[in-house]
Amino acid sequence: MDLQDAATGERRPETLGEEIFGRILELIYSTELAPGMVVNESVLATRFGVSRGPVREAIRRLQGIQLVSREPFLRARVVSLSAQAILELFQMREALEGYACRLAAQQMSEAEIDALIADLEAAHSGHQPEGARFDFHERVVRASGNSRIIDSLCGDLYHLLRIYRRISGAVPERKELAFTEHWQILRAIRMRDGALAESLMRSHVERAGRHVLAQVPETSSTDAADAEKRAS
Amino acid sequence: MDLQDAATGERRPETLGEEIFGRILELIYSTELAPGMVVNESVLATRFGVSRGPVREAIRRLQGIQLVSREPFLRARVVSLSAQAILELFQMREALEGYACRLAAQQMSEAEIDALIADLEAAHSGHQPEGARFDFHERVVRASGNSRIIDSLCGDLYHLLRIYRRISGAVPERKELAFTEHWQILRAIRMRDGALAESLMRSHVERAGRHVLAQVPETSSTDAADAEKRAS
DNA sequence: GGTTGAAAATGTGTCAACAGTTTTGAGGGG
DNA sequence: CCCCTCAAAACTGTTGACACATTTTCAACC
Repeated sequence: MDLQDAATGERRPETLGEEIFGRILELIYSTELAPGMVVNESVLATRFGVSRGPVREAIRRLQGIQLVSREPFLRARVVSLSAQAILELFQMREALEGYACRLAAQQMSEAEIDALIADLEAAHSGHQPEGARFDFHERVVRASGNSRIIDSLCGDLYHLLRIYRRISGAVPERKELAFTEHWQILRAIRMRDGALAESLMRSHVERAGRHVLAQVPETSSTDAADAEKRAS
Repeated sequence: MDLQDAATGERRPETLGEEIFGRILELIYSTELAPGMVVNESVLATRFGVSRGPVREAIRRLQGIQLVSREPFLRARVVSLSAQAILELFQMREALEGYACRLAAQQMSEAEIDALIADLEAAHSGHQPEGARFDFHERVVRASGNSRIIDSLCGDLYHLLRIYRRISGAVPERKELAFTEHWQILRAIRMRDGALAESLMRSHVERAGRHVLAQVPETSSTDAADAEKRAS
């Protein structure tokens, strides 16, 4: 039943609230808690064998990063993004990730750029170790050096994107196109052309957004009902 | 006092946690809880006449929007931004507010633009009603129509900026320069030149950031000691 | 038979007490 | 005089119980 212990992998006991936060996150990723479903404090508390306090804190944190929506006395629900919300999410990513790309073009060292190029080509050739998957976007964002932008993109927004990334997921021809675009961005970074790198990254993110939007037509209203039905 | 309370003026206390959140926010704004000071759950609980539960929730929310820093069993502290952190904060604002400005140039109606121009000039002439202060940046951001960017800029980041805005605050010649820049941005929006509007907004925010940075040389390390001393 | 109303059931908000951890400070040794 | 040790104090993390709000159920009534 408690098969998530391996996921944390940490020997050091943090607080229960933190652990429960991660556990609920796993439930959301695994769609056991699908968008639109209610998040019941008592049920989760008994399931995890803890009191309602830590569960409550975890839900508040999930609310903080906009993964669950909640109103004062109403039940909390996993967010179900409308098409408009997804569009806005990708717009924000465009703004932030584009700017991060510009910063990366200014601040990365030659060695870092070479290493990133090598990793990109290795991943494309299929030589990537399956354990640590290569994530081009995360690498670029972290290279920006702006920890606030890094936290925002790799933290809050990343969780939201991950829910809907599974939908687009493995589409072969899209993958090939993404590689080409990644390579163009890297070339701009190597040329230290921040404006071009930012522009290319924006176009790349916008294309990805349109791709996700095309595969998620109208799930916002139906999700709640479907989820509710499956729960019974 | 600014975002929600002033909107309706009379807001029934929804939950205690929400109210305590606002109360603590006021304490931080009034520098009674200055950057670097510890935020004690029990003390605040007895002060507000409630249990530790709501206070705890409020502090978690403050942690969520990065206004207090906290580690598992250590005491929570009001964040004390280093020069580097302030720089990163303004960079993120550059990215987001610039993009919002571009969106505004695409989406605002002619009437909205005219209204904003009128309000800007009225505020500059001193005809602004003191109750509802004119905030150019907030108006432009809200005109972008992207609720996620709006929430981020007018919510989380706004609270952080507000702590350090009081420092720069009322500098006459800066105010005149800001008006000129605001007016140039609006002209670009009216010409529907999104790229120019974004570029101008970025420069404007970057200038503001340098201005704040110049007035906050090295307070990050001293704040904690000063605050600690005043508390005794 | 459908609708309205109250009461039970479900679930969230709040509280006071207990457990575990970090910090403080006094006492003893080097 | 400084440093180390160790226990008490202070604080955070967690729990179970109680109070209040919302939703649902179900029976009386039109």
